[in-house]
Amino acid sequence: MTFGKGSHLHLIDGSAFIFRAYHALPPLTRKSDGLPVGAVAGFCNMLYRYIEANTGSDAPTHAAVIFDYSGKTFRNDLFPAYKANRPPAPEELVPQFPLTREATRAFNVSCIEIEGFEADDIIGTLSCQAREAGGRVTIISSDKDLMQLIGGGVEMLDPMKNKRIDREGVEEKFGVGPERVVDVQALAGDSVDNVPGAPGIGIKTAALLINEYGDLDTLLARAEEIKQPKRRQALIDNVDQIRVSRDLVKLDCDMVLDFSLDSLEVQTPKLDDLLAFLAKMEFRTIVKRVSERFGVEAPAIPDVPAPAAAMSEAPSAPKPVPFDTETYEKVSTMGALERWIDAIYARGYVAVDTETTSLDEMQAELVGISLCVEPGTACYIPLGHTIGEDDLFGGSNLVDGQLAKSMVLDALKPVLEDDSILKIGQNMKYDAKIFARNGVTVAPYDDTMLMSYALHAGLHNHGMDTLSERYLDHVPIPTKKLLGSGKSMITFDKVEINKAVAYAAEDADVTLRLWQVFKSKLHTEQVTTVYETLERPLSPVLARMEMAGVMVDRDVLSRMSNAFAQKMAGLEAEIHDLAGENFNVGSPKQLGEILFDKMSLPGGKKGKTGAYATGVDILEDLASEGQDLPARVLDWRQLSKLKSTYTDALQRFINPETGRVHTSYVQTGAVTGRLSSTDPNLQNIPVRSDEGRRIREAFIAPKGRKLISLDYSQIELRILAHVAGIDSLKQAFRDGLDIHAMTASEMFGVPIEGMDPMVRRQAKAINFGVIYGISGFGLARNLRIPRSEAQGFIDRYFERFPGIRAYMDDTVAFAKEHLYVQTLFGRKIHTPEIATKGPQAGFAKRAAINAPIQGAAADIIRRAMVRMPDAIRDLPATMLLQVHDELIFEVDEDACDQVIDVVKDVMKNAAYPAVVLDVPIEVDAGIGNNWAEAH
DNA sequence: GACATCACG
DNA sequence: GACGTACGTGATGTCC
Repeated sequence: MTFGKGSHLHLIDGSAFIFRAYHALPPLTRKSDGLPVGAVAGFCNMLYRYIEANTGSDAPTHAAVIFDYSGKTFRNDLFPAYKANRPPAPEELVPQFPLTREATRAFNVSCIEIEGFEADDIIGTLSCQAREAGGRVTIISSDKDLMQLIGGGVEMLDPMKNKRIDREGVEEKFGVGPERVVDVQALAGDSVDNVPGAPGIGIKTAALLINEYGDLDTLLARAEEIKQPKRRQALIDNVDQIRVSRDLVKLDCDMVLDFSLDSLEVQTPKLDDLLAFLAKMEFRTIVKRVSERFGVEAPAIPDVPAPAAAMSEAPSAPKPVPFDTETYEKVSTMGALERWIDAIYARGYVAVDTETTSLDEMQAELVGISLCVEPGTACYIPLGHTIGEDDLFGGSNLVDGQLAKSMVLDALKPVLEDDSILKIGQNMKYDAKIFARNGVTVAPYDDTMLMSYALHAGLHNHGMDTLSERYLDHVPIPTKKLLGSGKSMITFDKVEINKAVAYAAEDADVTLRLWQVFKSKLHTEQVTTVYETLERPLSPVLARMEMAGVMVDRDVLSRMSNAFAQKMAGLEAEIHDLAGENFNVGSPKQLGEILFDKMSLPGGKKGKTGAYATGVDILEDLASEGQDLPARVLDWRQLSKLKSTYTDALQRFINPETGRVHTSYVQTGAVTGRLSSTDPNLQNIPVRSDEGRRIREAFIAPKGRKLISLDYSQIELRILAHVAGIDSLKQAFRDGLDIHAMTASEMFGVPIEGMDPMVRRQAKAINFGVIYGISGFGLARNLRIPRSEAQGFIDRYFERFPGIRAYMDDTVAFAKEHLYVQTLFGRKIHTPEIATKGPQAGFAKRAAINAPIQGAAADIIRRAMVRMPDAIRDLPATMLLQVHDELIFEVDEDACDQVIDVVKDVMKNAAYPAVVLDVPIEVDAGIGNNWAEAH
C-alpha cells in the first residue's frame, strides 16, 4: 500500500522501550547459560502488548521501531561534550541491544537504525515525509526532544502515562508551540544531554522571552533591549553557545533514507519466526501467551539447567554447585588458556582475581591470575611463582611449568579490555591497578565489594571472607593458611603452585557466586542506581588518582623532623625536671600517675582499664589553672604526633619509582558513603594548627605546574536546610549570608553587623551539633558551658527552626521502622542498632540523624568526581586527592584559571539532575605551589 | 591486639 | 528516672 492520505504511521522510540524494560524488571537471565535477557523480555512484552492494543479501527497502517546507533553522531562534531555526561549503558544491557533488534524483526515490525544519527533524527525525517504525503503520525515516546515535531497530523503518545500529546500538550510543557520548542530548548539547555544553553535561563524564562520577541534570532538580535540585566547579559555573553545549542536540539528532518515509507507497511507476524525467537530466549510465559492467542502449539523449551550441573546433578535438584577445590584447573599451556578465553567470550562475563607479592599495588608484582566463568568452573594461571632466595642480580628462580607472563597478558588483554565482556572482581580497583601497571586497562567491571556496600552499608564489612560466609554459607581457604602471619609470613610467589590453584581459583569462584547473588538483590533492594552511579563508576576514577600520586618534597619533611626532634628533647628535659623524675612522656599511664598520684592534681580515674585519662581536654584544664607540666606535655604531644605520623612516616611512603606518594582510597571505608584514605591517610594532614599546617608545604607540584584546591562551602548545612526544608536557612544561603552569624542573630535577636565573635562561635557549635544529632551534654562539653545553658540554646534553636526538630524526629522514626536511613540520592545506611535498648540506642539515634546529611554530601562529591575525568579530558590537569569536601588537582600553571572554572562548574552542579537542591552550592578555590598555599 | 590519643572533614 | 552522649574516619605508641 502506498503511503498517503488515510495512512497512519506509528514510530516507536526503541531505546526508550529498552531502558524502561531494563529498569522495570529484575535482572532475568537465560536459564541454560545465564545470558542476561531481562530487558529483552520486557521489550518483547511491551511490543506484544502494543501490537495487541493496536488492532482496532485506529490501527496504524505503517509502523517501525527506531533505535539509536551506538557511537558518535554528527552532533559530537558540533559540540564534543554533547551527551558527554551520560553514564555508559549498564554492562548486562550491552549484549541485549542486538537482541532487541532481533526481537523487533521476529515480530515482523520494521527495525531501523542508521550510523551517525540518533533515533530522534530518523523519527523526525519519517514524520516530515509522512506529513508531506498527507498521512498521520503517532510517535510513541515520552522524549521531550521530539515535541518539536508535533502538529500537522503528527502527535505523540506517552506510553508510560498512556497520554496523547498534541499542540496543547507541547504548550503546556514548553510555554510555546512546537515551531518554537527548539528556540526554547536552545536557551534553556539540557543537562541530561549536556546541551549548554544560556546560564541561568530555564524553560519558563526562555518561553517568556521567545513569546515576547517572536523567535530566537529576533531575540538574539535585540538582546540589548531585555530589561532584566541578568537575562540580558546571559544572552549577550552566550550568543554562540545558544546557537550551537539550537543546532544540537534541532532534529535533522532531511535525512536521505534508502527506504520509502511504503516499505514500513504493517505486516502480520510470522508465527513460526516469532515463536522460534521467543523459545530461543527461553521466555516461557510469552511463548505460552502467544501460542494460546493464535491457537498453535507452543514450541518446547528444554528445561535444562546449566550444562555442567546437568552432568553431576539430577535435573530435579536445582541445588547450587558445591565448592570443590579439587576441580579447579591449573592453566599451564597456551592451548588451555585459549579454551578459557573461548569460554569467556561464549559467556560474556568472567570473574577475575590476581595474586601478587604485596598489598601495595604500586609495588606488587603479578604472581598469578584466576578466572571463573560459572560457579565451580574456575582456573588459576601461575605466572611468577619462585623458589629459594632471589639471586644477587635481582633475578629469581621461576618454578617450572608456568606460562610466560607476557604471553598470558597479551592473550588476556583483548578480553580484559573488551567492552562487551564484563569483568567481575572483589575489590577490583586493586586488580585493575595491577593490570594497569602491566599495560592492561580492565574495563568494564563490576565489583562485588561495591555491590555489597550499596546493599549492606552499616550491616557488616564487605571483605570476601565476610561475604562468602554470609551469602554463600562457605568459608574460603584463609590467607593465613597459605602465607602464615607476622614475621614468618611469606609472599604469594613462594606458595606452592598446587596450593595456590585451590586458593586463588576459589576466590574467583566465590566472587562469581557473590556477583550472581548481589546482582538481583541490587534490584530488589532498589539500590541499582546507587551502585551504578555512585559506586561502580567511581572505582576507576579512584584508581587513576591513586596511580597519579602526589609529589612530596622529602627534604622539607626531613628538615621538619629534625627540628621537631630537637624541640621535643628540650621539652622532655623540662617535663622530667618539673616531675622530679624521668618517665616516658608518651605513656598516658605513667603520665597519669605523675599528675594525679605524685602531684595530686585534681582529676579522676576513668575507663575500663582503670588508668587515668590524660586526653587533651583534661590537660588543657590543668594548664589553664597555671600548671606548667601538662602544658609542656601538650606541646610535646603535638610535636610527637606531627613527627611520628607525618614528617617521619610520609617519607617512607614516597615511592622510589615515581618519587610520589600514592594513597589508597577505601571506597567502602565509611558507612555514610564517605571515602577513607590509607597507607598513608592523606585525609588527615594537619591544617588547624600553624605548626601542623606547615607539613602541607611538603606537598608540591612539579616545575611548571601548580596545585589547586576546590572545596564545598558549608555543604552539610546546605543539605540540612534542603532536607529539613528550613526556609530561613535556605534564604540565608541564597543571600550569601554568614550562616553562623545569621543563626546567632535568629536565636539571640542580635544584629549580624558588629556581632560578638563569642556569640557567633556558639551558634556555629550549635549548627555543627545539629548535624551530629545534638545533645545538651555534648554541646556543653564542646562550648565548656554549663549543661543547663547548653540545653537552653538547643531549646531556643528548635523554637526558631522547628523544621529541624521535625527532620530529626522523622529520621529517627524512619530508622526505627525500616532499620535504615537514606540519602537524597537513594544510598541506604543500615542502622540495626536503633532497635536495641540501652546506651547504644543513643549512639544509633545520632548516627541515624547524621548519616543522611554526611551521606548526601559524600554522594555529591562522588558525582562530581565521576564526571571529572570527562570534564577535564582536554585540559592539562590531573585529579589527585579527595578530602571529603575538597578536591586537589595538579595543573599546568598557565591553565589554572580555566581548570578552576571547569571543576567549579562540575562540583556546583554535581547533584543535578538526580536532585534539584533548593539551596545554592558554593565552591571556593585556591592556587599554590604547595598544598598550604592552595588550600 | 586492645586502648588511648589525636590528626582531618 | 537514670544513663551517658556530639557524626565519620586512620595511624601511632604503649602495654599486656
